[in-house]
Amino acid sequence: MNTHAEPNPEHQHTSAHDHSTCISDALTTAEHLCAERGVQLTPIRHKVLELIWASHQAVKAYELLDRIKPLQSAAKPATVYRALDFLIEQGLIHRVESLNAFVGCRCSGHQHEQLLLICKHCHEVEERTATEVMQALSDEFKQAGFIVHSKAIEVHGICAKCAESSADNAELLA
Amino acid sequence: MNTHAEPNPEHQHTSAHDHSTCISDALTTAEHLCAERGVQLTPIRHKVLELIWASHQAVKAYELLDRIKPLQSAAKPATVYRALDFLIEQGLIHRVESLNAFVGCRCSGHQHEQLLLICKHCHEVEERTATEVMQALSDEFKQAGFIVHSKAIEVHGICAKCAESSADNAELLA
DNA sequence: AAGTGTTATGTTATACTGTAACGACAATTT
DNA sequence: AAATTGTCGTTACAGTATAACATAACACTT
Ligand SMILES: [Zn+2]
Ligand SMILES: [Zn+2]
Ligand SMILES: [Zn+2]
Ligand SMILES: [Zn+2]
Repeated sequence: MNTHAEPNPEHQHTSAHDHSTCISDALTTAEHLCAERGVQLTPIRHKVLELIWASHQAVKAYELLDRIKPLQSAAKPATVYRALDFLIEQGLIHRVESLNAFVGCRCSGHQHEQLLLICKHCHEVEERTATEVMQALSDEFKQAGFIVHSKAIEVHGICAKCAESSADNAELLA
Repeated sequence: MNTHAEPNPEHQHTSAHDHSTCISDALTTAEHLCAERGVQLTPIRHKVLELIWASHQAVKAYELLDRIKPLQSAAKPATVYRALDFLIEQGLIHRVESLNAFVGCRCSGHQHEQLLLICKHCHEVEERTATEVMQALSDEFKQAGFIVHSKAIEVHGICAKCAESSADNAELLA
C-alpha cells in the first residue's frame, strides 16, 4: 500500500532524550484529563496508550494487538480499535492516515491543528504547531469558501536526525 | 476506518460545469503526455483513468474494480492497482491517503505540491496550488531540518457548494 | 435486594484494502 | 534466434477495519 520502508526499531532515536519520562508524562496527563472529563481510562485503554508511547514511531493497530495479547488474552481487533477510537476522541493520540498507524500526541489532549513530520527512515513522527502554515491554510480556506473540520497535515520525508546520521547515504535523500 | 460519510452520488455537483469536457480534456491530455514520454496508456489504464474522471469525487479501488469488470471480465484487484500505480507515477491522478481513494489530477501530469480540499458531504476533492501555504511549509521544514519527499496536504471539511446548498442544515457545520 | 440504564468488553463473522509471486505473451533489442 | 522488457492473467494471501450481537460490570433508583 505504501512506498514507505517498514518500521525499524534499529532506527529509533532513543538516545536523544530520557524517553521514560515521555511515557510517564503522557500517561499521568492522560489519567488526569480523563478524570477531569469523567471518562474512563480503563486498563485496556491505558495499556494501548502506553504501548503507543513506547516509541515516537507510529504504531499499527495489529502490532498493538500482538503486544497486548500476552496481557489481555481475549484481545481481538475490535478491542484495539475501540481503545484507539477512545484515545483519538480524547485527543490523546493521532491517527496517521498515510501510514494507517497511530502515534501519541504531546499536546495535552485538546483538539488542535497539527503538522506531522513523518520520517520515512525511522518512522518517528514529529508534531509541530506551525502557526504560520496554519494561518496560510486558514486564508486559503476562506478564499475557497471551505469549512474545515480537521487539519491533519501529514508530510513524509527524512527527519533531521536521520539526515545527519546518514548524510553519506545517498538513498535517503533521493 | 474513516468517520466520513459514504460517497453519495446524489451530492455530486454536476450542474455547475460541463463535466463531459473535464473527462475528455483529461483523457486527451493523458494520451498526449504518455505518447511524449514513451509510456503506454493501455486500454485498461485508459479505462481506469476515465472511470476516475467520471466524477470529481474520490473513487475507491474496489469501486473501480466493480465498474471495470463488465468491460474487462478478467479484472482482479491487481489489475486495478497496477493501473492506479501507473497513473500515479505519471502524475495523472492523486491518491487520497485519508480516504484510501483516488481522484483525477488537473495539473497536466507533472509532479507538484498540492492542497486537497476534501468535502465530507459530496466527497468531491478540490485541488489548489496554495502557494503561500507551501511557502510557509518550506520555511517550517527548513527550521525543523526536515527533508521533504511528498507534500500531499489533505484537509477535510465542507465545500463551498455544499455549505451553500444546505446552509440551513446544521448537521453539516458541526 | 432487585430492577434499570449505561458503558465497556467479549465474540464471531465478515468486509474492505492491498501485495507477492509466477507464468504467459508480445514487442523490442542484441 | 535468444534475451530482455513490459504488460497482463491468475492464484493466493496479508493486512486493515467494522458490524452485529452477547455478556459483564457498574452506578443508580426503588
Ligand atoms: Zn520520548
Ligand atoms: Zn528519521
Ligand atoms: Zn468536471
Ligand atoms: Zn461538498
